[in-house]
Amino acid sequence: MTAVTVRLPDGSTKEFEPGTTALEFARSIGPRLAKAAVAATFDGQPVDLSRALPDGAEVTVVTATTPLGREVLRHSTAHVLAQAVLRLWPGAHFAIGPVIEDGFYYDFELPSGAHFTDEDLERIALEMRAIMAEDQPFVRHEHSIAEGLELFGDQPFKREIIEAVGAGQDEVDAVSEGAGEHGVSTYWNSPAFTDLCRGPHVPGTGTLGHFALMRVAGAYWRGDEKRQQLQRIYGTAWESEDALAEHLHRLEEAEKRDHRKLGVELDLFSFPHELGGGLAVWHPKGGIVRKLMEDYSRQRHQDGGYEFVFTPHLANANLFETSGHLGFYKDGMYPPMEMDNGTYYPKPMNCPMHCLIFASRQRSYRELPLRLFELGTVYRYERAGTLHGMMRIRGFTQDDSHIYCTEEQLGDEITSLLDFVMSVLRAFGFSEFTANLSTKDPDKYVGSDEIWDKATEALRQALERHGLPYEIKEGDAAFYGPKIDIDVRDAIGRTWQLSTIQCDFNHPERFDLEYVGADNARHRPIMLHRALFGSIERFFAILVEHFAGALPTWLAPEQVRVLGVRDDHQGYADQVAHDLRSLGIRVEVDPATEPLGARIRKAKMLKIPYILVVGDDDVAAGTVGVNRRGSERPDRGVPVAEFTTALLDEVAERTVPETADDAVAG
RNA sequence: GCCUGGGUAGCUCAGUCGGUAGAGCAACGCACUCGUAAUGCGUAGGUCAGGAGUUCGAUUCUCCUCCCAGGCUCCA
Repeated sequence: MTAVTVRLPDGSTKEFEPGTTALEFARSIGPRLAKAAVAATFDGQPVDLSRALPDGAEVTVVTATTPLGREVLRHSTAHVLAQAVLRLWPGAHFAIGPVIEDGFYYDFELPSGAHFTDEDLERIALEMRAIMAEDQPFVRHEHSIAEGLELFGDQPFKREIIEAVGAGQDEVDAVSEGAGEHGVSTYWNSPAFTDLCRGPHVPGTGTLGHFALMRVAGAYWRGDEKRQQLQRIYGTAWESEDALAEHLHRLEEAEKRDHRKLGVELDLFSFPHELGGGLAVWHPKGGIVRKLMEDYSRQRHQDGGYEFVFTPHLANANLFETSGHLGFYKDGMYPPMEMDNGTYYPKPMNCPMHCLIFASRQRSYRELPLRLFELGTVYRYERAGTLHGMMRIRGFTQDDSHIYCTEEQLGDEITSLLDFVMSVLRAFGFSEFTANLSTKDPDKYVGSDEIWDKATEALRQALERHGLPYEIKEGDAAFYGPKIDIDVRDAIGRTWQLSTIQCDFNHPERFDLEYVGADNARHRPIMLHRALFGSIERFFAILVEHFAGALPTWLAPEQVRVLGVRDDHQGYADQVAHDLRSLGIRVEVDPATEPLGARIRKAKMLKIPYILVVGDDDVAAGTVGVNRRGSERPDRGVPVAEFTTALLDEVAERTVPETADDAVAG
């Protein structure tokens, strides 16, 4: 037989005897590479290390520290999890076990409807370690579909996956699970355990070990609420004990930023039981932040040519019949109230009422675009299990704007809207944005194809002009028009969907909105929905988490705290505070009833941007000691005027602090 | 809504194999008067989420309800 020739990533070629495996290939490059290898790729396709090199392919070795390598580790660990569960619960059925961000899960159905408990996790982890100690090989086999069905005769979920392919259904899941049109692939670990899988896997279970089982959860089979609920176990796995520890540490850090925790610690808001689920009260410290957010928002809207409107919290059912909300979203609305002259609902959206304002008199093209803005509080019945602090709540306030414009104005209006939205988000400290453009669902839409195309193109151009990276989500638009959603990236890399700009061809129709054009004829306006923060509550929560509670000075509930070193500095401390307060600074004085160190600590824990310490030297010289949030050491002897000027400047500029952990940890 | 785990002082938690509870921090009072992340002593604070049942007796066991956490589903 002739030798096989493969290409290396650096472009060079190498010859091997036929049948040489990827692992032997790695060894030929270096023993350390071979040791670190968990899989390989042939022409970009991930494969097991035991695969023979194909002639002419480009071959790379996948190590555990790469994203693909971690996927292999996690996927292999998921198999061991399944094996352990099947050992501990004979007769259990196993479903799917994919890799997810930072980990994996596996879904099971336990015999006689049993459920996993938290204690079970420990037993399962122990069993997994035993399997890893046995260093079982992952041996790949290929079967026909019929053989696959036979092999998994007592595993209904595996059979369903295979049958889905056999029936010619387009099943992305099935492919990643190892079932394809040409047959199925399996991995055999031991006589007692074979799993359906595409692979690749590490050579043996002994390669694994740096994992943790995180939690148990219920999950619907195929993600379908109407189908049976399976028992899911989430886990994470890494290439080393250090990497695992780091991951767990990152989770802890994220927990410290949790707005619900910080909401209590910083006295921002609460969810009193007496109020009911999903309903919040804002405490004074959260309240001032909200007021500042709203003040800024109102100012920007005023500057941006918006007009302010106000609408009630309730409306007659007829209004929501007209708008279509009762038809489409009744389940998400609060139940109705019967009153003497009709049925009333708490409003789930502001748009119907804004349409009434538009329709209140005859409109001229000269008035367009008409931009209506309201901080409108809405109520939505969110299902109990979906509530999440301020992020997902039943009563919340939208910074809601509806813009009525002509078809010709659509392009410019969308572009300026996008400018406006991003500029406001930047002021709150976000700098990384991505967008999604959702296009027509061909099976469900209203309006002409022509207007859809035109609007979609206007949205796309606005994104292009802005240089905003975006993805197109085909068919993801609501039935009434295409939309842009804007995601921001926060300080620890999470993305949040915030703003949305939606075209609406339906509401103007339903409310029979018209304007008189320059041609003296009546025309239908186009309506744009635009939420910027989305929900004030949710945006506030995201801000708190983004800054880990250390809000920028302009937003901080308490901007400055003045501490006298001794009692007899109280007069001077009061004077400094009084002067700052008269300039609009939010400042408090903490009297010397406790040692200075204790009072510093208290102020630091509240993440107050500036702590001013004043003692004998300061009284004599008219200075303050400035202890700035995030700085290593205090700055002694700063003239009051100097501090004040810099502070006022920082507030006026809305300077955003560094959000890295080390900057806000203090 | 579904699955798992929870609910004990304002917060974080311990405890009660069934005999109505405890710590640290916070709060309040007194003393201390201090130069950059915890001064000392004392006081007060609980329908042990709510309701029903079993029991001589329930915070503890059982059931129901509410709420919270993590998921699933949903999110105009």
